Amino acid sequence: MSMQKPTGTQDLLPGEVEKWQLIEEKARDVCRRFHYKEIRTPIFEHTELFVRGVGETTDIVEKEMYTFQDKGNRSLSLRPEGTAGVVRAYAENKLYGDPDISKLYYVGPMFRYERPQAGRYRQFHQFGAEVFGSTDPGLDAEVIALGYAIYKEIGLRDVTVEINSVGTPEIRAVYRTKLQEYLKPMLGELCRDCQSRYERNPMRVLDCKVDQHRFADAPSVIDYLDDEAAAHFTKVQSYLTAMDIPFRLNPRLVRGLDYYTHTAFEFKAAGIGAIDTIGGGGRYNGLVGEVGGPDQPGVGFGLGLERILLVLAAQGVELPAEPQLDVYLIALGDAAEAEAVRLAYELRGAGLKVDKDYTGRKMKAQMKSADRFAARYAAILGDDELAQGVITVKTLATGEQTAVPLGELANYVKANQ
RNA sequence: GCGGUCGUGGCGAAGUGGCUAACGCAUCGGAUUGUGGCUCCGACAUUCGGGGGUUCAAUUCCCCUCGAUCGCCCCA
Repeated sequence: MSMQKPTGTQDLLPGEVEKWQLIEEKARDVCRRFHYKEIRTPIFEHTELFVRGVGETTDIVEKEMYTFQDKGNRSLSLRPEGTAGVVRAYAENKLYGDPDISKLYYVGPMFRYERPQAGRYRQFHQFGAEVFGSTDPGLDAEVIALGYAIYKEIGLRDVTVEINSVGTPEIRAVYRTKLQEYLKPMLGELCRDCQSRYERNPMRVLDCKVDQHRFADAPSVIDYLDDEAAAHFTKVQSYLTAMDIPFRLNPRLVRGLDYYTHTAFEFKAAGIGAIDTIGGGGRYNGLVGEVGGPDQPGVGFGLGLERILLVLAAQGVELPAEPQLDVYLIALGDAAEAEAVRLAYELRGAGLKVDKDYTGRKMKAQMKSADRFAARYAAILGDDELAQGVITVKTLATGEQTAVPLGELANYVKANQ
């Protein structure tokens, strides 16, 4: 094997890429209805943006970034997630000057250096949305509803929403201390991962697959929320209920990015091996300020496109197949070939899906191609037809055949849709 | 970063320390002078991811390497 794609990347070939187009189309359509506008930001940014935005101690920044020096000795990184870049663009372009709040969406590749497995790649794709300029809990709910609506529009079944409130940084600091106090006595008995998580991110210990059963009486962040945070969280839930979006409270839900405040949520679905998260997000009221912008609140999510595709496949959801060819031109002889090249162009100009043979094979082989392409018509052009100014049109489904004047072919095909 | 499994033609998939590496699908050619889908006949891997080693002899055994895949950590 001479050249291979880098580990964790994929070639999306014809046949597969149509599914991506469809998913993106549907997601865009839902965003349009929710009045979100697309934003496109660079695929690489200054490394510092992610360090400050995503969090210095997160796994993403500590060990998963594709970081490189450019020729001007700047440290740049391929974006490992979408929010930081959008936040930067929002601040840099002073979108906060807009009298209305900014409702944005994006789609594109993200990069993380990790060992690939089912549903996880080094280059993967996210569809995300971010809203800036309001702390209204109605927006938290709208953003969750948007993600949920996208999954539904695409045809995913059994998507569940899990939500939690991680409060404010101050609340989290208090909670973190309480949690460590709670865990300390049993620290020696916990698994090795949990022992390291105890210092790094004690909230994650509660999520441990090995020791989870021990923490039934662990303190919950929700109990430490102040009145304002609690009220916010309550409202988010009541809005979701009003919209009839099924959600589950998960007081142990922790996200891997540092910037979340108040609402954190994940979309889950089965069917990707050991992984069940297909999207996640939350509110990030301090992030815009963190990357140098004004103190503007935000809330958003990211959906994993690969994971959507995987769950769709697991659920046996069939996406519409590629439409067939209208006409496949079969030319016999040099004169016919010349006319067929011209005719194909003419028919395409008339809006028809047309192709012809370019391998110079015999008629039988060309007919086989027409059949493989599921063409509605095979149009045969040889010396006889050329002499009479007609073309033999065969309806492949029925085998019927008729001579049509060359200039009438486009109309004939259109009239018999 | 760590661990399991795997790597044979365009695809799927047998196989054995030793003569010409099954089979299925696809493809191409023929039966059919200019007509597809069905049928029949024929063709299609000097080679078994790459490198090294053991051996008289390796696709088959060993080592390394690259890749795929699944899992851990973490996450989309």
